[in-house]
This record gives sequence, structure tokens and C-alpha cells, in this order.
Amino acid sequence: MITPETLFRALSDSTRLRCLLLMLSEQSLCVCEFVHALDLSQPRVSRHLGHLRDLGIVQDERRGQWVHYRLHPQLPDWAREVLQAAFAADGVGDIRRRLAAMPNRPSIACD
Amino acid sequence: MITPETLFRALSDSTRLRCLLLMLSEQSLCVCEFVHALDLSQPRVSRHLGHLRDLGIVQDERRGQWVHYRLHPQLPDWAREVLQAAFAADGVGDIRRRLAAMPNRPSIACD
DNA sequence: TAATCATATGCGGATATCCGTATATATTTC
DNA sequence: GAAATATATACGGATATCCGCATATGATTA
Repeated sequence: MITPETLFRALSDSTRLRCLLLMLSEQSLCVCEFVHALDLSQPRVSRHLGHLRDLGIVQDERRGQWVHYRLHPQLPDWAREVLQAAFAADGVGDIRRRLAAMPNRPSIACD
Repeated sequence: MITPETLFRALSDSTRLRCLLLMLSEQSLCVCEFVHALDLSQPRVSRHLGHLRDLGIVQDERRGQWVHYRLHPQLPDWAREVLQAAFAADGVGDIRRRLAAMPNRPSIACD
């Protein structure tokens, strides 16, 4: 089971934190959607998401060409509360807007 | 004002995290009490507490020879919620016991 | 003011983290 | 099976983090 120290280290990087807040508000997203919403390189996003998966914080699922990531269903309540508190602090800002503006989103009508 | 990313980085080190959880449960403590409760070197504890002070997460106050640290009174609610959630995850374990067992605690009858 | 106790800081060195670039792998489509 | 798209990984270099040790600073007491 994940420890507070491990979770906090995972959240201490802005790429990972923004990915997680986006998952908190959007359920499930594929890598290219993170890349678009955060305007970061694909390898960078992929590496950080893989890191979160290895820690058991998120779960991935391949759907054809795409790999979707979501918060791990068994993520403990205290960890969700931590994420909620961070969300309360500053939300996800423009990120959701950029995501909504993405053309041909693979996640649409997928959940 | 402190950002989630900055707070999480501060909490990602076990020395700092345990100091903060101890402050959450004990209000105000001096450096030598942290040293005793956590069983760590004095320079190590002092440097981490100074770091937390520089970030605005804790407040220090000199009382004679001793310097007492506490959570910063203006620490935002979301940050306190994060600490509470971490506390809920594993409390402070044996740390409080070791603190209670410390002889001649400078904090006693000080608050 | 000398001695003592509490705390803070300077300095290396070891290790961890993060990134961009290039490339590898997986899946679908033609 | 070749091309196109999506994702993952390997590598090297820059930077950050953390620690122990030694020492400096601050406060009290004799």
C-alpha cells in the first residue's frame, strides 16, 4: 500500500500533479490527451504516467492504439482526500480548457 | 502563498513529514524535542525545520535558548487538510511515545 | 568573561531527479 | 506487409536533494 511519503513525492512534480488533477476531474484519459492539455512532449508525459502506474497511484488500460490512464480504483481514501485538497487549492486552471479544445479526442464516448 | 507542488515537495521527505505530523498533534515543539522524538542528528532536524520555515509552512519563535516551531498560523485550509489526510494514513506511530519519554522536555507548561 | 547548552550553517560528496533526443514497440489501416 | 499513429524506453547530461561532519552563532549561568 502506498505511503504518504511516496504519494507526496509523486505529487511534488508539476507534470505528475497536473496529470493526476486532470484524472480527478476527467476520469479516464489517454496519453495524447495529456500531451495536448498540458502542452508537453510525449516522452515526458509517458514517463511520468508510467511512474505513477509503477507506484500504484494510477491504472492503465490499452484500448486499441491508445492507452488510457485513470486513478487507481483502490487508491485509499486518504490519498483521494489529498488530491481533492490540492484541487481545491488551484483547480486545474487552463488545462481543462485546452483539453476541451483538442480536436478528435479519443476519449470521447469511451467511458 | 504556498502552492500544492511546493507543499508536496516539502512533504516528500520523511524528516520533514514526521516533523509536521508531530507539530499537527503537539502544537509547538523545540528543536531538541524533534531530535529526541525522531532520533535524528541535530543539524539534520534543524536544516529541515529551517527549510519549512523558509517555505512559510511553519513558524519559529525563540524562547531563551530554545527555538520552538509550529505550523504557520496562516497555513491555508487545503494544506491543513493534506496534513490531516497524511495523519489519518499512519498517524505518527512510535514518535509520540518517544517524545513522551523524553526527560526534562522544554515544551512542558510552555504553551 | 568563561563555560555550557541549544541551534544554525558551511562544505563536500553521494545519490536522485528530470529532461530532450533518438529510437523501439504496439496497433491499425491500406 | 508497409505506412501511419500512439506509446514506451534507453541514454547522457544538467541540476537538485540529502547527508555527515565540523564549526559558527546565540543564550544562559556561574
